[in-house]
Amino acid sequence: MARKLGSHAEITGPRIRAAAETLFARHGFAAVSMRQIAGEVGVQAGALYLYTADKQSLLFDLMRTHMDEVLAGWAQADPGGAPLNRLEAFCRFHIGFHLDRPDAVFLSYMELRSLEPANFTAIEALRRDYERALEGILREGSDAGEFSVADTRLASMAVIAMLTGVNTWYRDGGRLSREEVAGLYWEMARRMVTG
Amino acid sequence: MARKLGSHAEITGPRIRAAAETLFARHGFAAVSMRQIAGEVGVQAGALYLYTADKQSLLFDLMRTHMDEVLAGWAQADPGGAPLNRLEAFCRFHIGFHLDRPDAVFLSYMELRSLEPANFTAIEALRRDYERALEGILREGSDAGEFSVADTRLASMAVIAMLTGVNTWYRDGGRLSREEVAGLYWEMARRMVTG
DNA sequence: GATTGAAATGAACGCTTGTTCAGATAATCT
DNA sequence: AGATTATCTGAACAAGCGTTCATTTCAATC
Repeated sequence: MARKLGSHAEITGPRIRAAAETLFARHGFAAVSMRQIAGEVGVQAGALYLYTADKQSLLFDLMRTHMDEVLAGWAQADPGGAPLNRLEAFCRFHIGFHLDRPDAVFLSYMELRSLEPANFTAIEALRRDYERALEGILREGSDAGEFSVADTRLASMAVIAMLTGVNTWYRDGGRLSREEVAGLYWEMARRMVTG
Repeated sequence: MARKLGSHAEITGPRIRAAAETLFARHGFAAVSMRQIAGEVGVQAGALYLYTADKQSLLFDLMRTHMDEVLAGWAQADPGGAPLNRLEAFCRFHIGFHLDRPDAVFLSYMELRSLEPANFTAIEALRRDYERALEGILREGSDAGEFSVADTRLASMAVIAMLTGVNTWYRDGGRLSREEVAGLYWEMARRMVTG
């Protein structure tokens, strides 16, 4: 049930989440204080508690929102059809989506350990759903005889790790464009799953 | 220049580093207090400062030691010879070495942001050396016409990310043994770099 | 212009932080 | 045994932590 909102609330809430996401990603959850986040928004620390129950909930909200967006994003980008086409779409989607959200990605991979057990379980389940989306493609292609993968679970983990790794080194304005990078990674993924 | 050491020192120093490595990896650098580390060792917080200048130096020591060991480990494991043999050795070495040191690996990948600028630069340089070791193999194989890689730098980043990803899901006693996992990953890496 | 109620303040709470250091302890050396 | 020196304790320091709450601010409504 939504709290009643005045004129500022619709602005301040998102600004808090944006500041928290940036600071948590840059310095780590434990290293960032509520006062720092408030300072970034231009508000006193006490005001944050009009928008979040506590610091832990702020982190969990960011991570759950991110995972929901990843899943919704792929659901929309999935072209269906031939496994090889779907795999190409997955590679291009994953790289593009993740390069658009470096802070959220970093946060969601790095701060799992900062989540309370119940929250950890929830995020882990969403991540697993995403991994299974890729594994489904590999299995489909494998069953159809179009792919040659010895172990679909292992191959899906390998492909996701490879694709996510782009975030650690890619910088806009560098040697290669996003499209070039996505194309080269798709080619490597294609080789991995075809004889 | 080494400090003179009494009979306890040779024991307590390593115990502090071991406790710090475990705790930093599990909870994050900022989330772990000097008192927690001391408690794990069975000593008061003040005693830690006989072995480390400060908390930051403790982290840096752990990360530099790990990176030194990675580089020394590969220097020893590198068989030389044919690029394809060297690549197989690299894949098997990387997975085995990293699975033996999950805490040090996690720490060295996750806590770069907790390093002061000068320390960050030093660790980053060591990591870059390791990446270049792999890139050298890919370039050698590419020049010899045995590999087909469009971009050796990008391919080396992709292979390393893929291999390192094993640490996020592998558990001893699971469905696959370390050797099986290493073999399957090597096969995927082989496909990535050969037509 | 008065009333309302959400939004934000700013001080306070008890607690923890990294680090220092005078003093106690214990092992080694002469 | 006495002197020396490495090792460790335990208290203290100033600063910062997450969170709460009575009070103030201020824009929208009547």
